[in-house]
Amino acid sequence: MDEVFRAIADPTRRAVLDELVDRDGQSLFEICTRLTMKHGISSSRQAISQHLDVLEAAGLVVTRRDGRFKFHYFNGAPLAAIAQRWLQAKGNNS
Amino acid sequence: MDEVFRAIADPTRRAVLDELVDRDGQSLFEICTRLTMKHGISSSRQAISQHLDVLEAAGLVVTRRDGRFKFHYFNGAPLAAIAQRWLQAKGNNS
DNA sequence: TTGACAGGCAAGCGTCAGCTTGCGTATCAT
DNA sequence: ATGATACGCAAGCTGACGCTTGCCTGTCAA
Repeated sequence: MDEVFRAIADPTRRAVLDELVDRDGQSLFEICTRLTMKHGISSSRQAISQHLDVLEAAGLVVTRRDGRFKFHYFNGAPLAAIAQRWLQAKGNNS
Repeated sequence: MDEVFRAIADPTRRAVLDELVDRDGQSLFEICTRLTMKHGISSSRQAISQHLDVLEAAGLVVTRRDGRFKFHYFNGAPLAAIAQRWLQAKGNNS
């Protein structure tokens, strides 16, 4: 759970999650391309790869290998309990 | 919004939020005392003060001065939109 | 088989976050 | 007034993070 908070702390990793939500099952190069196009992020391939490792370690991204390609899938399950941690006990804060 | 993610990335700041949810309106020394007691965190007063500054800059903590004391109040409003960013509608990026 | 493609591993570097330390300021009790 | 209390400000240090660089492995097409 600690890794989830650290994973979403980085704006580049949040953009990766945005991209996977918009189009699930992308490969590393696809993510790199679309990050530069749509989000204006000009990081190297290795940088994005390391970000994906962090996201995968946090359980926010699940991967599947197929030949040379490694497809990345979004998993929002760890995010469900984040906001609920402080918002559930005290009722609904607007 | 970027500061909110960074604020909750630190485990000590998350413990501060837990403490304020459990008992709202504490002063700095109260927070320091209860952090060491209940959460086993042995940070100095200045360290906690700097954490509170980060939380206040993120809008997660609202303060009120009364004489020598500065009372800290929890505000969960910025947290509401965090998990919803990836779990709800697609295309709502900030 | 050869070369291009997709991705991984590991060392090194610059920067920033978190913490400490020391001193300063404002408020309150005695 | 004087000391104690509650907190703020700012410089310095250290470790971690994000990124680059270089080289390597594995896969597929021609």
